[in-house]
Amino acid sequence: MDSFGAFVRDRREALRQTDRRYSLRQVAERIGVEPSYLSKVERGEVAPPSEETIVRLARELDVLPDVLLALAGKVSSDLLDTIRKRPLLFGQLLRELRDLPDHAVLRLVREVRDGDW
Amino acid sequence: MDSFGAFVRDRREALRQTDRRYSLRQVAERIGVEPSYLSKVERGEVAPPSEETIVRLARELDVLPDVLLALAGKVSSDLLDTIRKRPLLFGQLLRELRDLPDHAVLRLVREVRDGDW
DNA sequence: TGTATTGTGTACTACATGATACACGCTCGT
DNA sequence: ACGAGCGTGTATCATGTAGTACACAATACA
Repeated sequence: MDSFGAFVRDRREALRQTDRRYSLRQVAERIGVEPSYLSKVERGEVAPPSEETIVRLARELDVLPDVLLALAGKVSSDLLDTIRKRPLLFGQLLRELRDLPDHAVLRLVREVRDGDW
Repeated sequence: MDSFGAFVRDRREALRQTDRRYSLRQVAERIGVEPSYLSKVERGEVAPPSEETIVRLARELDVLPDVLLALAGKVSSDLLDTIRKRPLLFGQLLRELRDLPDHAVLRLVREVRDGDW
């Protein structure tokens, strides 16, 4: 269940092939955490870090923050804010969409994006 | 900013008009918290309770859990689960809908509910 | 009038989260 | 060969969350 740590380690080591600045220690320093902590995170010995730390890590490893947040099982705080502003409305919507297949939801996304809403 | 506590107190005292079993102490006992704690919650001296306690309180006061959860500024865990299952998809959707007016989102909800999705 | 019940103040607590601090032994490059 | 840099183990901590425990004064009521 620790896809997060494994993903981070893989990605970091991939970058390291061509750039020796991607050692665990140096990455830890650049994102502002202790090396021992990042070590534990990568091995899944501890839970994924906070949202802020995950975002800094994502930037450092040049991956989409959303991807890393998803692997960590976190819902990003801007989405939470979006829901909190209109909880009943978005609650209703999400429960309606919960059981629909991806393609149906995607169709909706495109419709909204392209349409004259 | 404590609409939660105020709402709970108002609702409880309304029920109490016709049923003396809605004293703070008795409600506290039925939902399984200390009276002093419920007192602090109602007066906004402390933050709203956990989701579980909020739901028990909602049942006791016969209001929709979603309403109380919304007043507490909490996003209910079943919605979080829904997003967590397909984070990129729902993330994209919510960001698309974030700035649309209520009626547009509602139209979407109805379209999905009534349509042949 | 007294006792049963009520709401509240003060003090404390258990547990989770998100880390830090530092020592240790290994390994890689010069 | 040896020192710089590496990853990791152990111990510890600060803050937040979600409450409990209990005494107390006011009130209601029979």
